[in-house]
Amino acid sequence: MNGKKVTSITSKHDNLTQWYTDVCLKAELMDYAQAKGFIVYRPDGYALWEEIQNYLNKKFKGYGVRNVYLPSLIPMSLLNKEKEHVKGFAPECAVVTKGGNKTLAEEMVVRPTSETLFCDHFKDILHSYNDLPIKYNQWCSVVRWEKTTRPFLRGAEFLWQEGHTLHESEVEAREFALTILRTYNEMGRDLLAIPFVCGRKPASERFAGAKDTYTIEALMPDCQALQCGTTHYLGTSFSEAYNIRYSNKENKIAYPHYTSWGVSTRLLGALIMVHGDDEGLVLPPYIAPIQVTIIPIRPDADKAILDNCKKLKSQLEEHGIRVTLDNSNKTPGWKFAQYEMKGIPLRIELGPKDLEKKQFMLTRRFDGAKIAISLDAPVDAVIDQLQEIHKGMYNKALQFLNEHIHEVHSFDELGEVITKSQGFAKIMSSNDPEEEQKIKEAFNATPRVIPFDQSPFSDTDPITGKKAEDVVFYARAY
RNA sequence: UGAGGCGUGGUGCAGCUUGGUAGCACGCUUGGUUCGGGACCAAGAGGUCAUGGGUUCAAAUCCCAUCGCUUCAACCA
Repeated sequence: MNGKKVTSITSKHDNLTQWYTDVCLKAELMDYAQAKGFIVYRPDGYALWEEIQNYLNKKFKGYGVRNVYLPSLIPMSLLNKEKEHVKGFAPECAVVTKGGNKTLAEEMVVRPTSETLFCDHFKDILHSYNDLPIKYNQWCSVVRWEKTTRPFLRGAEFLWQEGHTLHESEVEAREFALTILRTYNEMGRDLLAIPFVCGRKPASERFAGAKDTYTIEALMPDCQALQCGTTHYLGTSFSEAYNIRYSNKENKIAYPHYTSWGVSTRLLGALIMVHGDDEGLVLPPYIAPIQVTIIPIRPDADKAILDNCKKLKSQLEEHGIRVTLDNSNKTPGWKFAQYEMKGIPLRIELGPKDLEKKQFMLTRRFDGAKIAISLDAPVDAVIDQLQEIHKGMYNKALQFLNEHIHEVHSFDELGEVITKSQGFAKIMSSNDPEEEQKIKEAFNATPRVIPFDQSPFSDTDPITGKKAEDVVFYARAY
């Protein structure tokens, strides 16, 4: 330490917002672009998105979902057909009014979501019940003209996947929307090491035009909730509005049941927030594009040092572990700090002292633990450590979540949880719109989720005095 | 949309009050010495000071306008 740090970041505890921005920039995940609200996804950031894509593509294909790509522009008249939907999205649409230097006869909207385009296509390709179900997904970007933007968490343009499916029955459609939600939840558990609260959205928070919206909600370190993914059962209203019809088994005209679902690069925001620390990014092992970095110490002292590093690298690679070897002439200290900033889960050091003992040093980014490993059997040790770290990170996040869910029995108790940033306030609710409004005005909190795991603890809503319908989680949200 | 902060080599900043034609640190390049927690020496490259207009013999500096970025509050993945 001599005050010549290449980079330095704000403390996470002192100022979460500044810390977050610092990490995004300095871990080289993104950069700001010229246009307001737009960002450059840099290789280390995009690689995280690619890991998410790999994970989900595999799962989706297992469900018979096929990838497609539809245009990025939507004619205004097409968007306007489903009135609830357009009402929800119109305020944040970017609109193209000119083509070349000619004013367009009809304005085009840059897609904020693609239900309308899918509908327009579905009406052409669906004829018979034999064509169902139709399960499509597209990886693309969407544009929403946000006023206030933050890297990954809220941008004018973001990357996502949007799935669109048609089914014969409501039961099948809802089932499928829930299957996808479960898949998102498992991705949190197995890839991102982020625990989610799974459930339904209350009516006021549903997707524009949806009959039901299912959600995965995460809790950030400042105790604000972050909606990380949603799946929607849209009923037949889109089918009817866009005239998607087919002949059923009885040779009658029928409208298919529609689902749509998506996760976005916002997940990267969650990943950074949940796991990061004052040294920078901390990546869970299975999403980390680089899982292990090998740093030779004094490679000039003995040729065997570098040879062993190279051997180690290929041994690990043979077992599918993602490894880099940094033999640049930066000093070890610089490399340590750099790879900590970038969140790489494991660091291997190998120098003269290790060579003597036929070992190498393994350091865990997650908790700083340092272990000496024999050069005779490196692979199992590394695999074990990756697994250990993943478990450790998930459990830590889970513990944080569980410690920040508070059962409340009155308006004031709810307010206390919210205003003191204690997390989710769990209340027995009658789902009354006026009650929601009152809470929102008083505490700036909204009902985030009606969890699937209900376990009611009272029969009445303590605020309205009416019969309680659901356990509802309130929180402030991003 | 409301309130603040900021625009000067790649990055972070100083210079502006009191106008005289741009400087520091880090980074980058080359060579050498180094290497177990952000190394050092030497020599280099790199900026029409966000944009437009105005005042002036002279503007990074003063005046007007515009644009952008960013932070905090209200809405959406």
